Amino acid sequence: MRAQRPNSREKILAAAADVARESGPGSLSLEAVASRAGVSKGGLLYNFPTKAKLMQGLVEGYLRDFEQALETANGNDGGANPLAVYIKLSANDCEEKQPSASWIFSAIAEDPDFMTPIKTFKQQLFERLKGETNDLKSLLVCYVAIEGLRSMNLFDSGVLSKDERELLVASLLEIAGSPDAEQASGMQS
Amino acid sequence: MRAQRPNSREKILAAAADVARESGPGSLSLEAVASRAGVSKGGLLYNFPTKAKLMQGLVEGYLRDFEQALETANGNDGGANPLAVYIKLSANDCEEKQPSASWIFSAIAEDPDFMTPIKTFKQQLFERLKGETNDLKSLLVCYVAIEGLRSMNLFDSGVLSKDERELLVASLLEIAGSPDAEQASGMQS
DNA sequence: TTGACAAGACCGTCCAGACGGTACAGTAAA
DNA sequence: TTTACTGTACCGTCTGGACGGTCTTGTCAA
Repeated sequence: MRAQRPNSREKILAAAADVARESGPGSLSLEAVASRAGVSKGGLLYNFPTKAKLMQGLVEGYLRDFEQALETANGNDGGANPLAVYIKLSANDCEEKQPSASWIFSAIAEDPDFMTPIKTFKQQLFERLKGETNDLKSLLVCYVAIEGLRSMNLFDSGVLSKDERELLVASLLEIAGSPDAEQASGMQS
Repeated sequence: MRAQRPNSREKILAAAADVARESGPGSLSLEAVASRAGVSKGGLLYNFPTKAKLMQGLVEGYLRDFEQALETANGNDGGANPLAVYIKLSANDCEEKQPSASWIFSAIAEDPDFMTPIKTFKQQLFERLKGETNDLKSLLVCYVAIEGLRSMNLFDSGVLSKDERELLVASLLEIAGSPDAEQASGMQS
């Protein structure tokens, strides 16, 4: 890969996310993104030759960031319960006021296939958690609950108060950590 | 032949849902819906004067059906645990192969405000469940988990196998069904 | 019973505008 | 000179929506 100015790419990606969040997922036009990023339409098309590539960039950046955050969180927590780490990380993500990934709706509207990388990522994550958690029931409940929390954040549904969210996370951590002794290295698949 | 006066509306609504599911949420055009419903574009515009009205019809129908299903389910179950009833009902919904409400993405793309009726509905539902459930922790976990299940169904993510789904639902019912057990320790076997 | 007529339900066509994308000439820095 | 853009002009396609016309049904006077 050539050494390019990463500045524009990132700015464009951020601008796209902003536009999607503020103007609605259906109003994500190239012109809007370009103007928001402080870049001409030609410049945008220079970085992302097509709208699909823009979306792909959004997805890849999201996945990259997520994976990285998860890795460092796991590293910081030593060999502790990976499910608990995932719960905490996700809860933190959902604590943000702005739905961080509402551009996803734009991507889906553009082409549902943009979801496949995210789907496989989640699948792998779930499989990994299955290998690292000894109680399937707890894992299922926690994983799906986190998925629910993420979805509620994405849809910006304000059903849960802050207290309730905290109580929920505490309960989930309890569920994740309660079965017998938490052992980090159980069976691997 | 009788003029299928109210019939057309339903047919159009169903066609819209089908088109959204099959052609992708971004390809929900009036022409596609009309042809799918076996109706001309003019006929469609007669029933729904604008695309926004179509979406509104979709939302209202969805909410109406949901409410009705919940009511009858609650009626059939006597005065039993409403949370358990909600869990069962939602699990059944998610058992369907086709994401029943993928038109939601179309609606969001069109205008995010279409979500507000759904949001307030969910809010009311949650408040009602809060009033009818004595253990807030169990309610939180179950409600969010169901939300997660719904979201996974909506995004058509095939992470959970059928067995896992069933195990999950059983676990949730277990959590929901301990009416007097305070301090959510109901997860252990 | 019949014929006229109004209203409702639906069809087919047309159009302005927006959008994604292309082409290309210019430019400033490294 | 090359790289990395900017800016403008433009094209083809698609879409929502308007509009006028058509067919069907119900009503009612004669």
